[in-house]
Amino acid sequence: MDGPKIRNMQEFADVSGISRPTVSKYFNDPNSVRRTTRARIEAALERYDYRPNIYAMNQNRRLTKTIGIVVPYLSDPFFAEIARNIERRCLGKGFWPVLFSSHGEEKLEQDILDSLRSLKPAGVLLAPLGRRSAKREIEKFCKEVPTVLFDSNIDGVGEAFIGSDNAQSIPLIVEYLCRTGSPPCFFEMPPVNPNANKRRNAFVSAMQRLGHDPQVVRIEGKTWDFEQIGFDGGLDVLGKGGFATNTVLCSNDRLAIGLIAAAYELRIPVGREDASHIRIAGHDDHPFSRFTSPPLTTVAQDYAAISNKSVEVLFNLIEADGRLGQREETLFDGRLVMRASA
Amino acid sequence: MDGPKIRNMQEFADVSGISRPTVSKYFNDPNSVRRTTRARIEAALERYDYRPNIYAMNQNRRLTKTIGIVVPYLSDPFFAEIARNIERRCLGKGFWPVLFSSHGEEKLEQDILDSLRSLKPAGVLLAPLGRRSAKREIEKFCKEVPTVLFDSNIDGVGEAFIGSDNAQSIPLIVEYLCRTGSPPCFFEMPPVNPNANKRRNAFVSAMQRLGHDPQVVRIEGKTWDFEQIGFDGGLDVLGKGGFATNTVLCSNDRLAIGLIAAAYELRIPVGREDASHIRIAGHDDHPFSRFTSPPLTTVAQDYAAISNKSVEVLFNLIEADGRLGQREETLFDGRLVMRASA
DNA sequence: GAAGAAACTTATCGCGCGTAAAATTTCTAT
DNA sequence: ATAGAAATTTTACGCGCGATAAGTTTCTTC
Repeated sequence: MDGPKIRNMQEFADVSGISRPTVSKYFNDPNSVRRTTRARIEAALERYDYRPNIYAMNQNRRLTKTIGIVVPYLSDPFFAEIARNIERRCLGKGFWPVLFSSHGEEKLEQDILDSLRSLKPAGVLLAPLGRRSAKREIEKFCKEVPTVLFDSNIDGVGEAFIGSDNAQSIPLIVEYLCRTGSPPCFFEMPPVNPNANKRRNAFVSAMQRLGHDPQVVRIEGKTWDFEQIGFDGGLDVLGKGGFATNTVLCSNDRLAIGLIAAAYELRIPVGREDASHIRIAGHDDHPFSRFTSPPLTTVAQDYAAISNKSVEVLFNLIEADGRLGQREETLFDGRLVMRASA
Repeated sequence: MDGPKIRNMQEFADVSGISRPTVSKYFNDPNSVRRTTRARIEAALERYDYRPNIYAMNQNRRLTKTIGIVVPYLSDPFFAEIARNIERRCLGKGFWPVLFSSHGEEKLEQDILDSLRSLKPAGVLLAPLGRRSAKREIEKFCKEVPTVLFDSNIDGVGEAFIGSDNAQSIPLIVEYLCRTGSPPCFFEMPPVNPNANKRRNAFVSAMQRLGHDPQVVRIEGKTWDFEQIGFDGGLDVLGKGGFATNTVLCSNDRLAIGLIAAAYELRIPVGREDASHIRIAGHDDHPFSRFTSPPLTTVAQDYAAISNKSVEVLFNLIEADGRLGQREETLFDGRLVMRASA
């Protein structure tokens, strides 16, 4: 770290004794040059701290080394954790992850896609908000930029989808609940994304298969403040005579967290220990669900598997020049997490 | 949206009937051109969807329109919410916010600062991890890039700091707790940032001022999994005879959430309603703290004020060419939030 | 040690835009 | 109407790098 400041790649090439095109090659892939020249370049790098101008690089490269990550709602630690995983893997492969959150707003999602077009990313990992209205725009985007969907599927859109298998996870917890007590009813809000619908349908068919009458309780709510919606809806339902049975399966953990808070407010005990208590279960194994009172029984989504596989498929896609042979869907199984709430 | 595709600014200038330098001026600031020419450009923009190449723009501009946002731990909804606020304000001013999370790791924080150097941002909003070891590096960074610190202060570093006034908020809740029941003891973990220390010191002096003996209980924990640390530590302390008094003030809400879960596990009732119960209070008004059982009494940090002021100061800094006259510290008051836990 | 392959150097172009200076047009105020 | 200010156009250059082609050096292989 001494000597005069290096202003551009030519100057750095001069002080390292290597020609500029070779230095350029090195920065695009250190293994593409001979070992001895690589050593000379890296020796120079230790004396002069030069870094190529990323804007000049990206202007001329066909493809940048940027990976766009779009999640629907970053204040939900579930997505924050997945984003963290994905970021780490991208960095490990020498790419630049750039994280965006739609914050539950379709307009923002649209703006993000527009921004991403300008960024000319090598690929995009997109967990869409999932309302149907945006389908056409997202489809158009996916045709321009190599994109892998995760968490929330849109049929036929994007080159691949990675998520959880609601058709496996919901029957899993339904059967558990039926075996350990009264059959559950299903507590849901209007679907902000397709998973919610799939979960309800999976609930209905699982209950029918087990010979029970599927009861669905839907509450109001249009935002992504799921805890608040679960709380308000819970106060309402529990105040008006409660659920059909003493077991409630919520369409996700955040709703369940709100429902538990509502039950507490109304002095209705929650848990599996006493038959007079109401049992509450969720879905996702949200980072906070082990700290509710009582801790929440739920089905864990395999965070790590979903994020790993998403990145893996995206990089296959990038290496295949942006087009896979056919659309690939990968669904991971949920894992039953038995805690005290149900 | 018709006509041939526009490939660059020259082509767009041609079809809009304006010279390229003027078009360039328009994109840098639409108000810098005459209203009539602005109208002509925007008319052309509706027919041909052209957008300037951001890489070419940023390569030549002295300053980009990028704003870096760095938070220590994005899986904490507290920071996710602040980031959301900041992003929105930056977008409103025509800048590009780019969000980074250190994920609690100093090495990652360092890498992020290096990346930010390459991005040549107009300014950076940085909530540092706060361990002393990184001080020198951050100080160096702040001298190169206009930076405003928030949430966690580092004395003398950066052009400004915006955060909460622990010296106001802690006495506030201490006095409330003393007036409504037995004086609190303080539940803390080893400080991952300066706020933790400030809060403990504020607790000690507030208690002394009120004529009580300040009891501090410190538990182990080096990560950012505060809930888990609070839970494990809570099990340990409560299992070994409990706290000195029946009132516990936690150094932050996430720790309190873990402690409440530990109390539940041990069948120790929590709340203010019965003198035999343990009272638990937190600090921050974390997004989830209203959904604990019982809901958490705490001191709210003014999210909105902190993020608004941070952005405001940063833009002042940018307009002042990166240097303010002197370092500016803004501390916002906390607001007592009385819920059922204490 | 010779021949061929692989890696490097030299020279040159292009990318899409910012920026500056000078010449020209358009606006504003009296 | 006219002078002066303000905005725009013209012209020209520069930014830092990717990419390519042709010539040169270095390595590999037998």
